[in-house]
Amino acid sequence: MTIDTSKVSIKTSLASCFGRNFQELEGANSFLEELSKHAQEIHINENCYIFKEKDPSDYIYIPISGVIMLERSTSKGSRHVFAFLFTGNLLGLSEFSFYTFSARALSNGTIVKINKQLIQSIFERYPAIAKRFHEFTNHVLNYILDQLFIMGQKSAHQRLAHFLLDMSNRIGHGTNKFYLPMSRQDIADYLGMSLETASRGFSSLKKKGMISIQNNYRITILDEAALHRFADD
Amino acid sequence: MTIDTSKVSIKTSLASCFGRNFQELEGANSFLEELSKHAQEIHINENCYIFKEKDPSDYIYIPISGVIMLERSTSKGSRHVFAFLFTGNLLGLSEFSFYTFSARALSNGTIVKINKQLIQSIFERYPAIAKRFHEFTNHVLNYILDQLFIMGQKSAHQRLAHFLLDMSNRIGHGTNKFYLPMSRQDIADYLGMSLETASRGFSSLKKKGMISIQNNYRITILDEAALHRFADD
DNA sequence: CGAGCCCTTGATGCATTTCAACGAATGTGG
DNA sequence: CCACATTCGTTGAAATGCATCAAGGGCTCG
Repeated sequence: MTIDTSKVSIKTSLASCFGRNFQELEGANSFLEELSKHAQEIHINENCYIFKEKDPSDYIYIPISGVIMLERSTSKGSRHVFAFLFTGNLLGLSEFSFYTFSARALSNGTIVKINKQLIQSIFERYPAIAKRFHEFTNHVLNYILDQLFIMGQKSAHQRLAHFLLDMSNRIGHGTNKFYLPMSRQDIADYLGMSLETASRGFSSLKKKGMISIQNNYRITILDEAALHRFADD
Repeated sequence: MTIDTSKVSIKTSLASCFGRNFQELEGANSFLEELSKHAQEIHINENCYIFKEKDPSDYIYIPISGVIMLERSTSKGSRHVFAFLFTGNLLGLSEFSFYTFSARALSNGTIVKINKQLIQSIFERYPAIAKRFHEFTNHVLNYILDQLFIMGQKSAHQRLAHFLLDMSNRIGHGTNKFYLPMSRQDIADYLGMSLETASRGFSSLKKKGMISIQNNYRITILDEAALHRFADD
């Protein structure tokens, strides 16, 4: 039930949420201590929901390993994917009392589950940590603004190029070869296009020599500069 | 240079940023006092920029009257409009050191300009106010997520319907007749479509009997339920 | 009255969706 | 181990939504 905050994986995840020199913050140690007492480390299986839209939002989650997808369904059939989350992201920022989207695991993995009241009480006692948290929220906000910009201004294939560059940064940490943890349908629902258009996008970028596709999920960016130019037009 | 925090217009603007019972918060009075000493009330003219993309983000702005548009330009010609802001909104939340978009006045108006360091120091002394501020950020985040959803999932005319319902709430405060302060081009750039498509959208909604158009900027929603149904599909 | 601006409308072409068929990979049971 | 079903991705063809190009209408202001 409780977690081991001395684990490297957990420490690095927390550090990438709360910033590089997290350990030096006032209250960081008390925070870790309280986490080790009250937070839970839970394992999640592929395709299981961590929470669903309209569930009461009582917890905040920090992915330690595995990939998480945030989604919302429309009245009739279709689905929107808001984000893909990896280690170092954070989940459940909302201060509403209900989640406004669902969170589903794309792969088996581990997440740390923290009661919101615990977080709230930490924030009240250690403003430095609260500040970091809110800086994180701000980064999310800016990230979503960029996404909004891309959705409003770019063509389908350009959006796909942006997506691949983003994934290269976040999954491959800058390396050009990486494994996509999501299906074509997931990508399409994230970028607001049909599955077929997403697939054609992959083919088109491949034909242009910007990427190569080892198999459906394993991608290499061959010409990053050209991909950037194409994406930004 | 300084502002008069006893002015009703300023009080109501602050209240709608920081929440209903703002005055009862711990530190609210000190906050107001510091504002009256150090914040500035400035008048802005139609079409003037309050700040531009890449300007150092040293201030936070609270619109008292008038309408503000947030925009960003692409490398070549086109433009994205992120938001339209009214009284009770807040501008410059970013904790980056530079703005990532420009802010332009759509009409003559008044805004309160607050140094970020002042805000920061208030937050450090009065966590209750900081908390309110961050709740506000959270509302913005949720608002943008909804916008992202709409941009990704809805057709051009549906997006326009959403837009009109949103404006009805925010400008007309729920009344069905209101004055649009922005041009068709602004709307198009906000909703990610061409000026012509936006215009056709207006015509189409009018032909369907959902809205009526007194003149270019004065709109009446005739059948709100139908408009909702159409928007949400 | 005429100029200029913004909005509307029509015609055409392109981007994207939809429908449909096929191919590749994976797993299952005989 | 192979036939078969299933799932997921690709590709083609037709239909549709939207952008673009182009012309005209209405309003405001000099």
